[in-house]
Amino acid sequence: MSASFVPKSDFLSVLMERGYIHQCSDFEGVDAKAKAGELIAYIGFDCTASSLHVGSLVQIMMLRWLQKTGGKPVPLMGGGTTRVGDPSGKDESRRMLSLDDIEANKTSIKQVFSKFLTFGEGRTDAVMPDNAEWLTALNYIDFLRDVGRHFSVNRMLSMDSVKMRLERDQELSFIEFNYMCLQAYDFAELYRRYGCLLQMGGSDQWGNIVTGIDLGRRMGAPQLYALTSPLLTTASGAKMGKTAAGAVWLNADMLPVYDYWQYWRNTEDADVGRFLKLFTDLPMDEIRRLEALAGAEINEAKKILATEATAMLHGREQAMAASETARKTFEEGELATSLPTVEIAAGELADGIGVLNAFVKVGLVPSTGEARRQVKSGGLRVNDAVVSDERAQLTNADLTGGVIKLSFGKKKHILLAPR
RNA sequence: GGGGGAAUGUCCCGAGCGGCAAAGGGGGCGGACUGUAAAUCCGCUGGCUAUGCCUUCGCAGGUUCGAGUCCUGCUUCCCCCA
Repeated sequence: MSASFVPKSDFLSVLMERGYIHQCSDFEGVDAKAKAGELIAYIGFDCTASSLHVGSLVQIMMLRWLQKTGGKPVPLMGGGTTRVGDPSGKDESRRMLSLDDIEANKTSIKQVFSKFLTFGEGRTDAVMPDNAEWLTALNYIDFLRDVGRHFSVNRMLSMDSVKMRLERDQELSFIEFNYMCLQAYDFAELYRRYGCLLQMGGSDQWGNIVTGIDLGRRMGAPQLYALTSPLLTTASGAKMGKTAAGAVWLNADMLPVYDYWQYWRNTEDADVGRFLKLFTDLPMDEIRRLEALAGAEINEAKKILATEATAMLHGREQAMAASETARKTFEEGELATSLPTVEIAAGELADGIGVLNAFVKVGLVPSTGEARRQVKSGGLRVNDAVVSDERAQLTNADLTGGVIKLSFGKKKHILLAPR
C-alpha cells in the first residue's frame, strides 16, 4: 500500500483504516470514483457448496462497506465457472456439480448476502448476477476471435502463479490456464452490463484481476481497477474458517448460531482487534478501546466481537440468545435449556442405554471407539460428572429436569431428552 | 513409442528384512495449567454387539502356513530418451 496516499473517499478511508487492503492497482483512481459516488465493484464467489464460510467474510464485508459508503456492490455467482470446476485446488477428481445443485447452492448463498447487503433496483442496491448467464452462451470460436486474441500468452506466462508452477515443474493444465481468461472475461462483461469498474478479492486473486483489467482495456472499456484483501490467518498461523468440526459455515442450517458465536468467542487474544475491525461495524473509537483491554479483560472484547459478528449474520436477537446461553453454561455452570437438544425414544432410555452409545447417538463423538478413548482421558461428562466407567448405563434415573446433559470436553454440550 | 520411478493408516507428509492394526512427524481431539485465549506439558489419533471379531497400504489376480512387503496384469502420476 502506498505509504503517502491519503484517501478522500469514505470507502477507501474505511477500508484502509480497518485493514481490508493488501494491494490496489490505483489508489487515486479508485478514490476519485468512490468520492464521486460512481464506484461499482464486484467480487466473485464460488457456488460449490450450499453455504459460504467464514473465509469469504472479508470479501462480503468489503461489499458491505462499499454499499454503506455510497457504492454499488455486485456479488458475482460463479455458476458458470463452477461447472468447469476450479482446477487450482490440485486434488484431482473434484466431483462435478449438477446444474440443479448449482442452482440450489446459489439460492442458499444468496440468503446470506441479503443479510449483509441491500438488493434492489436502486443506484446503490446490490445485484447478484451469475457468470453462467454469459459464459455458457459462449461459442469457442467466437470466444477465441473476440476475446482470446487479446490475451498475450507471453504475459500470462510471466505471471507469478504460472511462473511458479513452471519453475517447479508442476503441471498446469490447459483448463487452469484458461480459468483466468474466463475470469478476466467476467470483468469485461460486468463492465458492459453494469458499468462495473473495480474487482476486489483475496490477495491470491491479484493476477486474475489484473488480467481482467488488461482485457478490459483491450476490449475498449475505460480504466478498470483491482483491489485485494490480505489473506487471513489467525495469529498462530492457522487458516481462518476451519475448525475441528469442519468449515465455519455462514448458513444457520449448516452451523448453529450458538456455534457461530462460539467460533468468534474463541478468538485468540492477538486477533481480537484485527477481527473487530474486519468483522464488525463497530466504530473505530470503540474498537480501539476494546483492543486495549489486557489480560482476562480481553474476554469482554471477545464477547462483544462474538455478539456483533453473530448479530450481523443471524440477527441481534439470536446473537443475544447465544451470548446468554454461553454465559449460563460457562459462567454459572448452569444448565441452559437453549443448548442443542437431541431426542431419544422414552422406552429406549427406560431400558437403559450405554454411555458410549449415548455420546455417539447425539453426535458428540464419531464412534464408540473414540468415546472409549475419551473416557480414558476424562473427556466425557454426564450431568457434569466425569464418566469413569465405560460400561455405565444411562436410565431415567439420570434425568435432571427432564433431560440429561452430555458434555464432550469443556465446550461441547448436548441435552438428551426422552420423547 | 522406449527406459526409470512412485502410489501406505479415507486430513496431510512419511518409514516400512515375508509375521503388521503398520515407525515418525504435522494437523486434530481430550486432559493439566489458565481467562472458553496463546504458550507449555501429558495422553489419544481404524471399526464393532470387544479378554474376541472385522476392515485397512492404488486396482485385480497369483506364490506362501502367512503379503504393505515377492510375482503377473491393469490404473493414475512423475522423470529421462524419442
